[in-house]
Amino acid sequence: MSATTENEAPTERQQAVLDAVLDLLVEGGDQLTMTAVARRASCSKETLYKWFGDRDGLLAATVRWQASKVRAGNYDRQKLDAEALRDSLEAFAANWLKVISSRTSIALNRVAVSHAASARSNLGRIVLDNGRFAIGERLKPLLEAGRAAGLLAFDDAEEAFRSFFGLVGRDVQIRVLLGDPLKLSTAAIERDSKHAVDQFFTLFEAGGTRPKIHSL
Amino acid sequence: MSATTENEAPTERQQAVLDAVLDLLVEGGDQLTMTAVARRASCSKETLYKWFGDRDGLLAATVRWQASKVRAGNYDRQKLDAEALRDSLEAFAANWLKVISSRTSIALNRVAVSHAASARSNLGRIVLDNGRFAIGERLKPLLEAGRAAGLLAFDDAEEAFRSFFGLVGRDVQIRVLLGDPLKLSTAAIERDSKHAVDQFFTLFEAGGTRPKIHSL
DNA sequence: TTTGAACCGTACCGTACGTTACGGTTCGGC
DNA sequence: GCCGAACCGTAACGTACGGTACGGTTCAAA
Repeated sequence: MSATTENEAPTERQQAVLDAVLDLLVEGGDQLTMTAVARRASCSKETLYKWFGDRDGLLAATVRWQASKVRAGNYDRQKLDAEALRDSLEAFAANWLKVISSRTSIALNRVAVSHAASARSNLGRIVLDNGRFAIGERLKPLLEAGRAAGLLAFDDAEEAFRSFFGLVGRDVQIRVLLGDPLKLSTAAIERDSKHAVDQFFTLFEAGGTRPKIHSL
Repeated sequence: MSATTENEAPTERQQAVLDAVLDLLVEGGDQLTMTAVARRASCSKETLYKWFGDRDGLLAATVRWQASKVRAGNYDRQKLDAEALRDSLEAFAANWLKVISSRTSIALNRVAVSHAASARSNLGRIVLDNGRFAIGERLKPLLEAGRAAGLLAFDDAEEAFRSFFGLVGRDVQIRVLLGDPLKLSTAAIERDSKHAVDQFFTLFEAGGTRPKIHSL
């Protein structure tokens, strides 16, 4: 038995299995049966149970595997001027929008939400820790650096981040989770990210000389 | 057969059945079996199928029933000064936060998200239409009245509403859907609503003389 | 009083799926 | 070459649940 505890990294063969799970999940959440996974990954069900314990263990390993693929670099740079801060925030926003609107993320969030309804597994917490809270922990140091550099003004980095989160995500995540055929092109993500960062600066820029921005 | 088409209102007996569904749903999403509903509502399964067609029909009727209970009044008033606009926006925000953090709404959104994964029913669309889009259609007239009264400045009411939606909801909905034990007291909802409306005015107030607000 | 529609409770059926068991194959170590 | 571990493919098991059938009861209309 391996890959069931959250610390062990899956072997290459196990990664192939987890990618098969992701494929099936994207193709339709209800197609994810153990038999289908075994067939798609060309492995036996016995092996699945040996490696992952049970169905929930397989799902948890899949979530962690996807999270490890999506983790982007930390945007810590030496000189932080207004331009660099804006670029980093826009990069954060664009990356986040790209992730939450991807078919893989939608499928994983759906199964995690489903499991959260019956508290028999901790999939929801895993997704939260690798999504919402992970990006929070990566973004807050940047916000605090911006404050230290005299570019931003706020009392609580957590609250500032939550505002940023809301300005960027808006209604996107709930809409895609509920099946709204919302398509976010790369250009739209770029534009929405800039817009959100503009709004964020309007709310939190230190000094307050920047004119307000209303339209796209 | 009745209550299956979206226009017929459920009879009193049927409402009792739908309330039983809501109860079971809140107690744990996986407990919602047709047998459990029949037992809880003291009715026969045959009646359930006669009234609602199948399991999905029962769920759809439940969503519509809950939506009909939650619909609040429209905030259209004659004289719209800055104070009235602010009050109305805060009332909208507080009501929305209260709804999305309620156990009933969480449970219903979870089953709708689950169903959206396998496109065999339109629960997701029903929830979107009665939630996200319903509040949008109710709020946009208020925003446009505010603009007509010279209190707000924006190009697109839909975009302004989406910003409002993000500032109010932030990370609340995804967190509760994923099982985060986030508790929103009435006082917290009140405070967060005021804060969100403050931020909204900072972004969209016409004229722009208001000082920016950073802290809680 | 009769009758029939509506409904309750329960037994029943078919199926899907998680889980286990097992025979056969591959392959690295001795 | 031999052994055992790991693994594949498939069959089998148990159960949960959606959906149906049916006998018994209530009750209102004729």
